[in-house]
Amino acid sequence: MPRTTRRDRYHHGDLRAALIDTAMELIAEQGVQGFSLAEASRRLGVAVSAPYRHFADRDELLLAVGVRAGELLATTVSAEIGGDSHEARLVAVARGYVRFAARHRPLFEAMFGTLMPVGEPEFERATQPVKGVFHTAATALAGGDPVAAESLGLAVAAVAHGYAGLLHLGMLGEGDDAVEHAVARAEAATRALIAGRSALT
Amino acid sequence: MPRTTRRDRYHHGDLRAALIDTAMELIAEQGVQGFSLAEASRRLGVAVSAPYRHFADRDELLLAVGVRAGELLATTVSAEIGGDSHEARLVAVARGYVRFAARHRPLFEAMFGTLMPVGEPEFERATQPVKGVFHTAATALAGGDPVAAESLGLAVAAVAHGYAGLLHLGMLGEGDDAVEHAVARAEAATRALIAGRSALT
DNA sequence: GTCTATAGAAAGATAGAC
DNA sequence: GTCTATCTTTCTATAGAC
Repeated sequence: MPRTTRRDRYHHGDLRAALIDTAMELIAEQGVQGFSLAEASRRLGVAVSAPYRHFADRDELLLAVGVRAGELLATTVSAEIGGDSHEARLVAVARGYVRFAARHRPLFEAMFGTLMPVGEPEFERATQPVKGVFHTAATALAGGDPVAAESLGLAVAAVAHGYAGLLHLGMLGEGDDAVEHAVARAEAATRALIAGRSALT
Repeated sequence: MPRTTRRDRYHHGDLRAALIDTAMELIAEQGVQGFSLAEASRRLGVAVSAPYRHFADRDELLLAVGVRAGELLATTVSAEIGGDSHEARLVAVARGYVRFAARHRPLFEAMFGTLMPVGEPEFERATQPVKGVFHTAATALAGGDPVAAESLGLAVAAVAHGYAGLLHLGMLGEGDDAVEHAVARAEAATRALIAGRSALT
């Protein structure tokens, strides 16, 4: 049956999308270091030259992965937002961010590590959704003051990003306990920032 | 004159130390990616096999760099601590940390990036001095309460580390303005944490 | 759009001489 | 402790056929 969709190895279809998926798999399994165009091609059963029809070079594929990772991070965090107060929802964003960093550590590190083309404006496409989540939650809390909202959103993002980093550095211990600890610490620090937010502006 | 110390290319002496220095130079110039045992050997004018007499492998040299970087970070931040109140000194630690991250970006990224052997206990030797600086300043502020001191020190470290990360991601702009912005934001957030620190415990 | 084939480069690590 | 020499592996990227 020629028309059946065979996903044994993949063959003809949307190679571009398949490469992004495979790159994310490889990164999840072995970290960014363990990813290469050659390995991704091998896993998909295509020639190592095939990706060059869709991406100018390795970095361009990596950037595409970053964009997808940013969307995934933003939607994942958004989906976990809950609570009946503005404060509760901003806290939930911080919690969700740290949790995502823990659950998708290699992808998180790929996105915020040294390998993304930070200078290039294309990279903004990747980070914009994430910034939006913090900004939206902070704006709701800060009422009508856009300056206060900006400061608060950034501070909470820094705290969440910072605890994610400390967690990955093993400074909060290892294993599931460390994750819960990091999440709880990020929550507490977010509450402290909110309580002391008059010092932010 | 055979006994003159020639530093043209280096020859015989403390190769171990020279390798660490050269590795830090290479990292400063080209980032961690641009560092290799081969390149370091080349620059010192020794054979590529020479380093293996002093380090089991590449990672072991990188770890030694991490230890040195940790000491440098801790002493640099310590030297910048000033102010006549406990609060001012804790704030100065946060400022100094972000400033160091900006000034020694490649080294900072090498130390806290994906390449250090985080799992291994040896890595603690590298991070311990840095943790100590935050902990000492927080303890002075928290008075006799060790739990509060621990929480506060960690939160300020997370904020500083977080702003350093956001700065490197270009989320605070580019250039010297961005650095000053990051430092100022880290200071403000630290003050907010201190003001709202009752929420931390 | 994908394949074969290949050029070209670089690195990690080891064996054995001195 | 350092050197020469070499093995082995892996990757990026391109040229040209189908």
